[in-house]
Amino acid sequence: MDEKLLKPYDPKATEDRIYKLWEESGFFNPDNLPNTDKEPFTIIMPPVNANGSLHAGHGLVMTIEDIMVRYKRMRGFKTLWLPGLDHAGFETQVVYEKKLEKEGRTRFGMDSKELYKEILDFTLTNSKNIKSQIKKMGASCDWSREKFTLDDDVIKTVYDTFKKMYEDGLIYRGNRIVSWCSKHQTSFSDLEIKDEEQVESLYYLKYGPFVIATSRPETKFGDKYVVMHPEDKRYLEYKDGQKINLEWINGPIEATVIKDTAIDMEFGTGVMTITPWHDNADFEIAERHSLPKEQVIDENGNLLPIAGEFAGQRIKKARPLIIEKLQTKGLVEKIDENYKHVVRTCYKCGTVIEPQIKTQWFVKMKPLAEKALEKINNGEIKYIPEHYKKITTYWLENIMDWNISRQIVWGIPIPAWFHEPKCVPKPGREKDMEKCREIIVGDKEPVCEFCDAKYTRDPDTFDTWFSSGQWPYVTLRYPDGKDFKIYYPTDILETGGDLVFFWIARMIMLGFYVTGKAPFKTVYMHGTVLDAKGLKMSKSKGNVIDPLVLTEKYGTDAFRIGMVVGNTPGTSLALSEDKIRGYKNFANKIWNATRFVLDNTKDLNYSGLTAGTVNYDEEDKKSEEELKALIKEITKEMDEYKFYIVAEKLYHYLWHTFADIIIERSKKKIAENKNADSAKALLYSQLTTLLKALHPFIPFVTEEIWSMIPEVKEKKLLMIEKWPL
RNA sequence: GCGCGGUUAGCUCAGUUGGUUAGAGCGCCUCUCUUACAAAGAGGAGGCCGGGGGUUCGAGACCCUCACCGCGCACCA
Repeated sequence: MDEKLLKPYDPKATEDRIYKLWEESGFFNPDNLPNTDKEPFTIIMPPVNANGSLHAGHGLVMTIEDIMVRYKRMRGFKTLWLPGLDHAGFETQVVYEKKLEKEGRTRFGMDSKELYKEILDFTLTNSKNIKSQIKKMGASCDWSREKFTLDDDVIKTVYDTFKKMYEDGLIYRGNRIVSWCSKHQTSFSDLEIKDEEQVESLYYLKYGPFVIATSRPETKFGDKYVVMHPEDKRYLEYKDGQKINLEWINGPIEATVIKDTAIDMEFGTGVMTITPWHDNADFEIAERHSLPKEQVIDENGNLLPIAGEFAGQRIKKARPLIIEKLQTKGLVEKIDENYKHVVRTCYKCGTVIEPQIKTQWFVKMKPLAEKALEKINNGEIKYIPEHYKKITTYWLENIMDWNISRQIVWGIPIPAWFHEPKCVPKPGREKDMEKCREIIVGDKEPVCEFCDAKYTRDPDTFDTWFSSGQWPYVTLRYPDGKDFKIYYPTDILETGGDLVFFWIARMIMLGFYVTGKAPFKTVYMHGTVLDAKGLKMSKSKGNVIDPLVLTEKYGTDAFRIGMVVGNTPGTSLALSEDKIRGYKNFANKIWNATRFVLDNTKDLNYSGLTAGTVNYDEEDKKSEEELKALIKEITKEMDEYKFYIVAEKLYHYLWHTFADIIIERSKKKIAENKNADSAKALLYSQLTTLLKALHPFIPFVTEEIWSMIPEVKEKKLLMIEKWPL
């Protein structure tokens, strides 16, 4: 018997060695698996942000996906789990900006190429770290197919998609209102905005004969349109288009009455003025009535010259001063200081979002969403848990166009060129001038055939989700790659519920658009990992649990099974150290049980066992049947992704049936030499069966034990043993 | 405001299409170092299944309603 068995199980001395064994076997790569003519099973790993360390959520991802993959591999599928790392555009840039801040530097004013290179170095250094951490979790993914979101072939496919969408009219360059963060100096899509409830003041201001209510007096300098509902009886005497002269913040102005049904008659006084440059709703009204739009606040959040004496001031500081001035002019009717409303903020820094009109790239989402809706509704893509389907379809039904330009350097540059200034044709070419294209999509610098002007490249980068949204077919090398033909559509997309719109819905839309097929058949959502008290982990609260600390302390197997037991899909999980500790004992329990079994089965007749000619006594026979029934049951549950229940059942069977009953019973039989052969055969048979069934959950300790079991047949790695059905 | 979850043992959670005395892990209590394992064994306590109403022979599960917790969405200035 292996001497290691005489001491308690030592994960530290085992895990790295076992992982290396797996890696060197080549079986992470499906091309090397036996019976490769089998049906494929594919999971694309959500690319891990290369800007930090593995957190508890990653620990859950790696555990669940590895369980899925190991199970399918043992069931004989041609199993591919394709790992990836994410440059994570804005996220990483924010992390790097904080680093710069600490060093007393700032990205503004830095040469963009220089900054890009710095962040790239930072990311590549981190990548190595992250990869070793993924390995630490036991992830049996195919490193030979690893992808990084900035790989050349990734960028090429993303460019092809962008071009195709542009040519299909699904991408347009629009001068529209976008959500702007004045700290990060970039625009966002709607998803990067976090709504926050705040209590502020609602100011009732006298605007000629009207009283308007506003929470943002600092935007009101240029307001020359006063809007009310056409059916509001209080204001019937005012006609659409009517001019009114009135005294405003910085002097007399001429205002125009506009009637629009967007006005809520219940709110405030039922009258408002509009600031189309800095408010979504106002923008819409201005568009409907073809009204001019004027910028009041610059990109840094300072007031522009239109604000007169307040020009150059930050809006926050200017607000009370403006109110003071209005008060002295007698233009303040009243102030409601307890006005509770929702403020849109930057999800990263909490800065209040300042809508701005900017020329950006937008994706026309309606057609894409309609296709996705059809496919999701007809069941082509299944959601686990199912209620995420409702959440998704609701979002898709109300989808807005997607701003995909970001004013940051860390990302994939947008392949577009602008003819600026406008074309001045060479002599003799004037009549062709209208053929000159102001915007050219492509990676190569274009030349204008009518004039000598050079095109300038769009300085912006893509929203990182525009490229991640193409991940399944990009990683499998659409359109001509061998892998694409074999492994696409993939089987399962496993990720956290927070990515349901950001990533999943977009992958579905882009997947159907580009490949005509679903990118995956099933979406499996795990819940958020919370701390032991059920609170969200955050650095500021100081309750962040590092999965690597737990694996170090209790072993990866204990961590993995602790993450899975009782953790139903979609439900958040309170991660407690006690639970993990409990499963450390479990790993050791198997270890010790193995010692007993091997100690007592030295003289076992293996050939009888493999041939199935063992004569079990009545109770042992019953036990064999019981385990068979259990395996059948859990196999069904594995296929239904009920890992939380399978893990618990196996735990329970091993501890309270195999150890407590079968082992105890066998002691007597062996000691008294009564039905000893039956008992020995049963011990051996049950242990090996349980090792196989437990392997997807606790791969390290089971593989280690497997290597110690003498067997007549030539032995392979447990990871490619046949599932014991 | 609309939508989606949740509320079961001290804690974290299971409980499949409604069907006997409601389960697990951890924690707690008592005893035991019995030759696989004290990281253990044997035994035990602990639950009007959030409140109220209804459907049913029968409800933790189904329907209505209320309360509380969590999350998401929204252009009410």
